Amino acid sequence: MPPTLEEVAKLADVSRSTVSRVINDQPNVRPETRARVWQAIHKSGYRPHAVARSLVTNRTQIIGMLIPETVTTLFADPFFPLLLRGATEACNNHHYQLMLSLFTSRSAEQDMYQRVLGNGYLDGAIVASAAADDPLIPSLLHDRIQLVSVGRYADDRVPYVDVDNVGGARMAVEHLIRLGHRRIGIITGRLDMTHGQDRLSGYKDALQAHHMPLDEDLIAEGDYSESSGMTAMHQLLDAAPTAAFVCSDSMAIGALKALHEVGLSVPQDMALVGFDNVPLAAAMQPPLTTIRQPIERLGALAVDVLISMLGSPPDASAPAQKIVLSTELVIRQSCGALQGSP
Amino acid sequence: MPPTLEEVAKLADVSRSTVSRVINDQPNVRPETRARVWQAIHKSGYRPHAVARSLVTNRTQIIGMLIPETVTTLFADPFFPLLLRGATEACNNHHYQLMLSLFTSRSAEQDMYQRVLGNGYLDGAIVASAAADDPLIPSLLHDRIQLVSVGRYADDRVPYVDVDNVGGARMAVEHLIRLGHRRIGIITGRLDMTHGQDRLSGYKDALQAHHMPLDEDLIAEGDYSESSGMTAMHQLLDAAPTAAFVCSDSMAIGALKALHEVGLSVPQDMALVGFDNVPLAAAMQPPLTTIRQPIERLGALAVDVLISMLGSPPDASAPAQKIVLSTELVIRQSCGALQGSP
DNA sequence: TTGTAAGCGTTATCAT
DNA sequence: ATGATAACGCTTACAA
Repeated sequence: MPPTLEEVAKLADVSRSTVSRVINDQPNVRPETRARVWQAIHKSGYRPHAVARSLVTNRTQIIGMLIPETVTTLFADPFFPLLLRGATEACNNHHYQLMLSLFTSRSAEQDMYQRVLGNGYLDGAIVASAAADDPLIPSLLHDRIQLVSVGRYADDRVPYVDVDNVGGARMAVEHLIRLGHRRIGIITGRLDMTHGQDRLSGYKDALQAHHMPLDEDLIAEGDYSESSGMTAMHQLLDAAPTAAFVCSDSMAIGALKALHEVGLSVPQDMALVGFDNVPLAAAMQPPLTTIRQPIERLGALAVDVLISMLGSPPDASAPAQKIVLSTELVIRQSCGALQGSP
Repeated sequence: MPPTLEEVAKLADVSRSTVSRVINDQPNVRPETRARVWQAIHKSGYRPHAVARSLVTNRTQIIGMLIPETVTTLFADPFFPLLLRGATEACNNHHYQLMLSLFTSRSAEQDMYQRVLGNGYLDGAIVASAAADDPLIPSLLHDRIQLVSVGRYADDRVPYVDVDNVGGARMAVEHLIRLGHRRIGIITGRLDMTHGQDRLSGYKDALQAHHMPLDEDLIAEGDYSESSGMTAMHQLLDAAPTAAFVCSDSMAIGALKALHEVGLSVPQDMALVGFDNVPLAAAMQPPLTTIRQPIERLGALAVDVLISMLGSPPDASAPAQKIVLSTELVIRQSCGALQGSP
């Protein structure tokens, strides 16, 4: 049995309250007493019991990372690992803990929700990559659980952190335009997720800004998976583009395979730009031009924002915080800009 | 304020105890009463307060996943994501939660330890990939915290789950031997980690089993990183091997680059076998022959073992459980076995 | 400055 | 079968 406050108190010959004050660095304790108490604490090896403390303070110092993992592919690329890394790092800094919840099905999600949300174990939650029709965020909102979404979320009450998908996509497409392309296709991501929608918007923005027509035949829908990239590229070929912006690197790999199949080469016959900058992108043949996102910072930021919210009253009618991090174009060989380079 | 037991009791016109019995599915409640209580529970939207419950049961249903992440590269490959996936999945099944702790430095580790271990928030812990000299496991042992190590651990009191690194390595090397190679080099992993040691053992075992001499010049030490693979391959070339077993796919990529640098081609001039089967392995040129490990199952198993331990008294003098999962050889082009294939 | 005592929301023991 | 009541280990008025 680990020592309790009571025992430390006895050891230092003071009351529980005094020990509590010392442990919590509160004022109004005579330095001499304080010293004596610290001695007793060390001697006994006392560690405050977090659960007991939580019961009275109504705070656990734990935040949940909720990941509705409907898309399995999302875990194959390094998005979540990096997000988790950033988030845990930030948690460490704030002396919070991170509770990880993945659910592969709606029923598992319900299950989880019942078990960990609204039962007092979490001070708040971060929701990563929820589809627009996922009931998770509405539920959290309804139960008044503090949350931050990773990825733009349409409901105005929901604070979020996101990367600039629109800007990134636009950058990618404008790069292709700059290289002289006039028929530029797009293989979109999942259009039921905001990042999928936003990247498509960026594509349209770029075309519009350069007074280029929007041809629906140049738009093929994918779901981020390699195989969907392959299918979409085959579809796109009918519209004879000279370049394509592919909304994820995984899909770009699929697209590349599709091109190989029909004997087209990159970037000569078709220029390609991806999105994500996964490690594989640099190792491909040809290396993939793509958009880099600051995912680790995104995870850390989500935690920072959430914790800052926990500090102030939840019902502040101030608008929800929205933070967007900028992305970066990484130029490699697949777009044809560096054809001379190795 | 969410409703408490007391309020539900009032609503159902029974005592707290009865409601508690109903919520916990205990016997000795008249069916009629039970029904009435359930009604009150639903009507009030009552959810048991996990923290209060934990205070008295002394169990949180939370287990910690502790990852001393000294090697940053470990997070770039999909080892941890898959491990986490398996672990969370198992947690879901057992109605446990997973608390994730990564620490990038010893001091962060200490910090974390003070904050989350031995303060009652964790029922047990899973330690992933601790270096042999990491103080984490000894500390846990000292504090009598139930733990399972992911990866073999020398101390006999520590239960672990692991993949068969020795067997996998042996399989890899024997495959090369079978293909006719007689001078086979090895690029090892970190030799301060058991998986690094074990893969080296497997290499030696294979040579011995085939009565082949052990040449120290054919052993180059790496640290799993791509760059170390490159360096190690350059070093190995002095000993003129015709094949090499590389203890991680990342290093195999580095090794491949090194070979390209000096104008050697794979598998013609040098056969290569990796370890891990990361997604990149299949996409390389040539595709990498490698050893597949069941990482997701490993994570799930760690949770299963830990939770089974939590059920029975901790001081059982029974030997610690040790489970080793077998690995699998994935044959692709880099070893030369499939030179005819595309 | 320090101590006393009343909770926090459960479970568990013991009567009834 | 059900209800009082005492823990669990802590924080926090309020008193002294």
